[in-house]
Amino acid sequence: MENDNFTTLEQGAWGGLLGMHGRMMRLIDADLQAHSHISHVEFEVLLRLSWEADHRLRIHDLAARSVLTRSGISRLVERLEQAGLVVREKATEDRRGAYAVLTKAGMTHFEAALRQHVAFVRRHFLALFSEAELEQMAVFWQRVETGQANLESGDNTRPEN
Amino acid sequence: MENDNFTTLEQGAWGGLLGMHGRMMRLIDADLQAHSHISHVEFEVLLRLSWEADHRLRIHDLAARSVLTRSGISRLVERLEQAGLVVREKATEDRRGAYAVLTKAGMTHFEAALRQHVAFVRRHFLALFSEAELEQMAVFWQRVETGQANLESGDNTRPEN
DNA sequence: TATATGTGATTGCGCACGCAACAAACGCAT
DNA sequence: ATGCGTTTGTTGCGTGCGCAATCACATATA
Repeated sequence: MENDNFTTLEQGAWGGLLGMHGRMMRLIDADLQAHSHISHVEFEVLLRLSWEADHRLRIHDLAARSVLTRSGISRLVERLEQAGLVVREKATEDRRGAYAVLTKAGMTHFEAALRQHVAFVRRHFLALFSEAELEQMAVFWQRVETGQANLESGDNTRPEN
Repeated sequence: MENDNFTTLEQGAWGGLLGMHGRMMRLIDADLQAHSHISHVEFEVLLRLSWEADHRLRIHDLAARSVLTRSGISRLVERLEQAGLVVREKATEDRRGAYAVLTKAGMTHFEAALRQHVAFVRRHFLALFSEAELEQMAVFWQRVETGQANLESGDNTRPEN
């Protein structure tokens, strides 16, 4: 009755993914903490801010793109503010809102963190794959995001749940 | 100077992986909570126990295979014990140690959770890929685990950090 | 045997986070 | 303008977890 459990193949793909992700996260957190004294989520927030032309983003937008909720982002921004990496600014066009804005010091700190982080991820993950393989991976994740199965993959019970 | 940042390709592969993993985790946690009233880590611990012939495992071994530390596992097992799904038993061969042992009720509860969970992961992830693709994924994660790069993938700076 | 050093599990403390309640402000209808 | 539902950010409370100290026991060395 192996219909009730993962097959070996599924174990390799899904279980392997979970295990690999867990190990990578531990490594990355440790590296980020050691070199830049920030967590992975904090790094990601700085990354999103650096992507903006004016280096500013609403708390709500940060939450929408991150793994955290608004309350989490609110407190995270508070920490970054205490560290001097960002400042809060009230939005003038919508007086409920607040922006998180990268400071000069924050940008400098982030750029160093980014260099180290990119090198780290390349060394421990990206360097292990060819360009074609990376391309294929991107296609995989895209497929999960859209929920669209590949061509003819047999038993596609339609997602209803 | 895109040497300092991820390329579009790397973004697709690595960033896509992170995003996909985050979304899947949220979905799985919600599903597991709704149907079985347990978290994903708790489920994983029950899974490891169910794999053992005698349905028992040392706290230390559970911690080694899970994402949690010993203290985390210790408290998690305490919760599962309060829920009646496992019991603690002191090890006789090493009187420092303690086993977590699946109860009958725990096994029953877990089997139902497993069926639901497997179906859920199949529907939202595994069903989107062909067998060959799942096979390849497994190979990918294996590669990351061993740190061995693929054949000729160019700029392999050796992991020293 | 006596002592030192190491290991397994638990626990006090602190931290990051989600949930839900809240206040402020928005937008829309009347 | 007034009222009402909605949205934004913050905050009190509870929870799950890591770190490090601790206890009980094991193993090694003398």
